[in-house]
Parts: sequence; structure tokens; C-alpha cells
Amino acid sequence: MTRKPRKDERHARILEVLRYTPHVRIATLATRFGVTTETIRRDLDALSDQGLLDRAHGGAVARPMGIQPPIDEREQATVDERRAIAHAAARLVEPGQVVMIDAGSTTTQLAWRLGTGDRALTVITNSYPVASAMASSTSRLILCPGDFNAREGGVFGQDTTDYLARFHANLAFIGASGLTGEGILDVNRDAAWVKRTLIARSERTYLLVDHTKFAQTVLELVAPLSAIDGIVTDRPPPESLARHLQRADVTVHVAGPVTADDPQRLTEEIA
Amino acid sequence: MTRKPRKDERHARILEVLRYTPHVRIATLATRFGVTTETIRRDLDALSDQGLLDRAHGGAVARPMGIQPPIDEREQATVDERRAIAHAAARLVEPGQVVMIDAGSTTTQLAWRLGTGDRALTVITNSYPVASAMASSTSRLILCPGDFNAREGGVFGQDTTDYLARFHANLAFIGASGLTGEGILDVNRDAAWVKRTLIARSERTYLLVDHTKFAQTVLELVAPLSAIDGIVTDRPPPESLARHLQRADVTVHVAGPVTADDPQRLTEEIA
DNA sequence: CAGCGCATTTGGTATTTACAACATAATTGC
DNA sequence: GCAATTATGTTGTAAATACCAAATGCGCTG
Repeated sequence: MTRKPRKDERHARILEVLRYTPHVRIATLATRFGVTTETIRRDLDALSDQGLLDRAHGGAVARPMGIQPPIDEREQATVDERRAIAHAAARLVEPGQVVMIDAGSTTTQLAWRLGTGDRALTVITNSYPVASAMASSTSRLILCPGDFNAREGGVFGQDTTDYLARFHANLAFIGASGLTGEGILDVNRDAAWVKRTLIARSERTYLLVDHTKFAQTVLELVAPLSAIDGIVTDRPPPESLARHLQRADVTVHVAGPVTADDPQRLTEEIA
Repeated sequence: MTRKPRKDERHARILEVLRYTPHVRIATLATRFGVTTETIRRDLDALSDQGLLDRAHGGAVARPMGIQPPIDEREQATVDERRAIAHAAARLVEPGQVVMIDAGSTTTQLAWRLGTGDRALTVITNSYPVASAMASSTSRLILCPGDFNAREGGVFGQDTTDYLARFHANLAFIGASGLTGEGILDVNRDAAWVKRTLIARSERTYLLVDHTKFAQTVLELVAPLSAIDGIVTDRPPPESLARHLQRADVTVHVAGPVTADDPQRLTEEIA
């Protein structure tokens, strides 16, 4: 489709530059490449449409992490919900506890929450985004070994579960691809094993799922409902699921929308 | 010193926002906080001076990673040199090899290099910046466990070295705080142990150091010169050090400046 | 409460960028 | 080589931003 060297080379080099500096100005790129600002502007718009960078006023900014270029539209759609869930989940954590946090978008949101606070936690995770989110806090951070999965931004595999098995936590927060009366489901086999280990190695386990996960039957059953102690979600689960949850003695926390003075609100409005 | 809530709160919230989105516009922040754009502009300038964010034309962009807020001025000063070193070191890697990469700024530069290429490497590292840099490549990535050190952006400790000891690599690239006739030195005890393990578990070890590390005697001796096979640096080492290196049979690679058509050049000019 | 220092606002102007419509140049396919 | 398509450059105008300096407001201290 595209075989022209000119434009493609510019695009490639623009992206390359953005790996080193988070922001480039249109004017700079234009003089550098010897083309008009209009051309660069068009380049940036094109790359932005492809989701490879974000536009800014005078230029472009790099997408955070080389991670998750192909974010599901479904994921995108539930940003607010997942923030609300993270907000509610953060209340379940008490100072000084040992907390295991699964890899995932909702759990990463939770980590941001916990990272801003000042509780002296010990956090064990297999996800770098989670570690990064908590980096500035006072918490102690233990990262798992394993094969790095760029898409998930975390490590998985036998090494990961073996390592996790050495620890014992007060709380574990896990995510999932689906939640049915049968139990918790996930699409990723390696991730499923990690989740099972997290459940096994913690006193209490909370599942963080938004409503789109309700009644989703996917590849693999991670664990039955009875394996977890509570779920944190954004909407009340449907009747049949609610019955199963009650029978399995799983408490249900439904998160309200984040408050207006919340810093995350700003992000939403900006986006 | 600062007890006023007004300004400080804005600053904190601006930084918070930048954790979620890579870019904010001045106008957006102004309307959000109910203050003038001038005020936000000053906020941004102040935060920029503190190195907490980068200014852009219409706003600000987040510093890449929550990592290394306090970068040494010395580190800052030798950016070009370290890029050149990374450029030269990347030539030492052949497709298909198993490569261990130490945590550090120079080694992270190397990872960027290797990440852009298409050699199918297996990379073992204790540094997330390294992993992140390579994420988009075809390489397999194995991350070590351990205590996460936000300042270094990597994991260290007994867990880390134990884990590393299970592997065997063709090449290892390590950094250091100092290099003298006596050997390789480092300020961080945990990091020193990791480096020793990297050396022990690889067929060949290259030390990546810029000229400011020459003749720097710091806390701990990591290993004698004879432990490594080569160094990659930006300037020829001083006479006495050169003699020691030759006696220890250490090859010296002196990197030239990066070529003009190199994508990184652009970054430098922008900065 | 007067005075001081700091943060913020206000107002005005110079620059820079965005946007759109059109002209020109380059490339491709036939 | 010609026509169609695409890429790039030009121009003009509106909007957004940057910069500067002075004025105002506000909190604090004595």
C-alpha cells in the first residue's frame, strides 16, 4: 500500500525520536526534515490516527510505554468505571499490610491509588506498571521473575508462580476476563496460573472487574467463586450471578463514581 | 519552608494528572483550577526547574517513568557520551545470543539500541527501563525478581542474584560507578552483587563506562579488571589505567560520536 | 491596623500554531 | 509518456500561546 520512502521514513524517525524524548515540536521536526510544518502536521495526524503517538498543541507526545498499542475498544470504553473500582478497592487496604497485586488495567489503577497514599505497604506484583505506579510511595516493592510479556506489561510463567509461592500476603487483588456463576475466567493461560497462586497465597482475595465482565465465558476457568472473598465492581451484578455470589459467600462492593474533586477527574476531562 | 496550600496543591495535582496522561495543556489546567494561564505557566516552569516534568509548547509532558527524579548533574552532562557508548556496544551483539543487561543509564541506552533492531535475542535483566526499551522488539525477555528500587528502576537483592545464577549467557553488559587499575567499583552494595553474578554467569562481559568514571574510587570493589573481557567507553583511558587494562587482557572499545543521520542526533538537537 | 512580601491577576503585544482551501510537484499505473 | 492519484507546499486567517510589566489581592507579622 505504502511504498513511498519519503513519508514512511519521516514517520519512522518521528517515532524513533519519541522513544528518547517524550515531546517533539512540529517546528523542530519541520526544520530538521527540511519540510513544511504542514507536512509534519499531517504526519503527526496520521500517526495519531494509528494510535502510535498523541498529539499536543505544538507537536506530539509519546504514548506511555511501548506497551499495549492494541488496546481493546472495550477496555477504552470503561476507563471511568475501572477508576471508580480502583478507588473503592483502595479503601480495603490498611496501612502496613502485605498486598499482592495482579497484572491488569484495573489493578494498575489501584496501584496508582495506593502509590499516592502514604500507607507503608509491602506490595508483591508481577506487573511493572503496578510497580511503576507505586514507585514514589513509601511502600516496599517486590517484583516477580519470569518471562516478560510486553502486551500485559508483566511477567508470567512457572518462574513467576514458583516465586510467588514463597510469600504470604494479607490481601490479593486480581483481575479477570470473565465472571460467571461458575467462577472466574481468563483468556491467558499463564495469567490464570498466576491468579491461582495469588489466591492461594493470600488471606483474602478481591476480584476487580467492571460490569462488562459479567457473564463472560472465556477460555479458562481460573477458580470457582468460593475461592475469593469479595468482588469490587461498578454495577450490581445481574440476578443470577448475584445469587451464585451470595451462595459462595462472596461480598460485593459496588463502586460509585469518583468524586468531583478527585485528581483523576481532571484526566477524564482532559481526555 | 512552604506551608501555603494554594500553590503546592496545584503542583501536586498537576503532577498527579501527568501520571495518567502524558500531556496536559495549560488552558485545560487553568480552567480546571480556576486560575489564570499565567499562574499555570509559572507552576509549570517551577516544576520544570525541579525536573519533575518537561515543558512543551502549550503545556507540559510527564517525565518518562516515575524513575530517577534526582538525576545527577554528572549523569545529565554525559548524555551524548553514553549514547555513543551504547551505539558502539550494540555492535558487539550478534543475532540469537543470550544477553544479560545490568541496570543503569548507559545500559538502558544500549537496550534502546537493541530494541530497535530485529535480532532475535534472549535478554535477561534486573532493570525495568531495559525491559521497557526492548519491549517492542522480537526478543525474549526474562526479568529477575527482587526488591524494587525506584531510584535505579530495577530489582536487587539475594533473590535477584539467586535467580540470575540459574542462567548462562553469551554476553553481559554492566555499568559501574568507578574504574581504576584495581578494578570495577560501585556505590551500591546490592548492585555490586548483581554485577558479580552477571560476570560469573556469562561467557564474555563488557563494561560500559564513560570517561568520568575513570580513576573514580568509590565504596566497593565489584571485581578486578581481569574479571571482564572488554570495556566500551567514549575516550581513551589515561595512561596508567590503560596499562592495567592491557595487563589484564581487557580490550578497549572507544566509541566515536554518533553519526549525523542517526535518529538520536535529532533528540540531542531538540534538547 | 499598617506594612510587607508573595502570589495572582490583568492587560497588551508579539509569536506561534491550527485550519482550510488551493496550487504545485512527485509518484504510480497503464 | 500520460493521466490519475498522492504528497507536499503556499497562502491567508483565526485562534492559542508566550512574554512582559504593572496592578491588585491576600496572608502574615509586628
